[in-house]
Amino acid sequence: MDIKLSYAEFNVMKVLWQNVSMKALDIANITKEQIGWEKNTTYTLINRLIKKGAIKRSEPNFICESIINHSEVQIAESKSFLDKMYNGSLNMFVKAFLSENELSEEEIVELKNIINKYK
Amino acid sequence: MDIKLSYAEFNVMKVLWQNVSMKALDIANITKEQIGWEKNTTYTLINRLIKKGAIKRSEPNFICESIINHSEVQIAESKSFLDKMYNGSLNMFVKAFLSENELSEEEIVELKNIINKYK
DNA sequence: AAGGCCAGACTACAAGTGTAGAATATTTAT
DNA sequence: ATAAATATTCTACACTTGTAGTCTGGCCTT
Repeated sequence: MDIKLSYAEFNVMKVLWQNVSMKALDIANITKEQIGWEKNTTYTLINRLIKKGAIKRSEPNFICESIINHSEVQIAESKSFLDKMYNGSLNMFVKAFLSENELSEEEIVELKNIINKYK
Repeated sequence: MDIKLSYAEFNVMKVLWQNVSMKALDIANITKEQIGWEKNTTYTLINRLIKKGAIKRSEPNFICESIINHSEVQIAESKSFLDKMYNGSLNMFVKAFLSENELSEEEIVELKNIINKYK
């Protein structure tokens, strides 16, 4: 995952990741409703994403399809986030996060379960 | 923590966070060695950080002191990272991360200990 | 067929970023 | 005190990002 997505571009991808493919116009309508963007803003972003190789366009009707994988992006971003902020250490991050944010009891239980799968 | 740090600015802050205060020139020498920046690059960044209110300058000798707290920045960045990538859910993040990255046995133990402090 | 409406293309533009050269001020060595 | 060296300031510049406005070519309506 060598592609860098800006914040605004990311928002477009998020919409697209909910579906297999979408018409540009439909994406624009959703972002307009959810974020308040003018349609042209979305079109601009979509075109930048096409140029970056994150979206593949097909005709007719300006069909957009993501050609980068959501979970791959998540993993890559996670890795660089941890590197940048916590020297790559998941544990440091979890520790710091928990000391500042209160999880619900269910969440704690769930978290324990997640981790207990590993040993 | 309303200040936004760019990636390059962040690198400067990282150096500064290792010390209580440093001369601009010393920061420049470290970034030159560690990142390969020309000294002027560092000076530019330092000045932008001063303008942003992240660094306080005092005289003589261009002494820099961070006026934003490292862990506050970490917390804020963590929050927005989780929001952006995992809908704000620590658990989703940890789950995804562990499924892709292998922690050592000690790290797993440590992680369990961290979490067992909460219930 | 002529006019209106709208999807999409083209253009714009200020702010922020990465990166540093050129110019100047200041300190140090002779 | 001068010159050499070096610390700081000033200026630059292309690229990215957020955010749209304006223009145009077709389809839709009458």
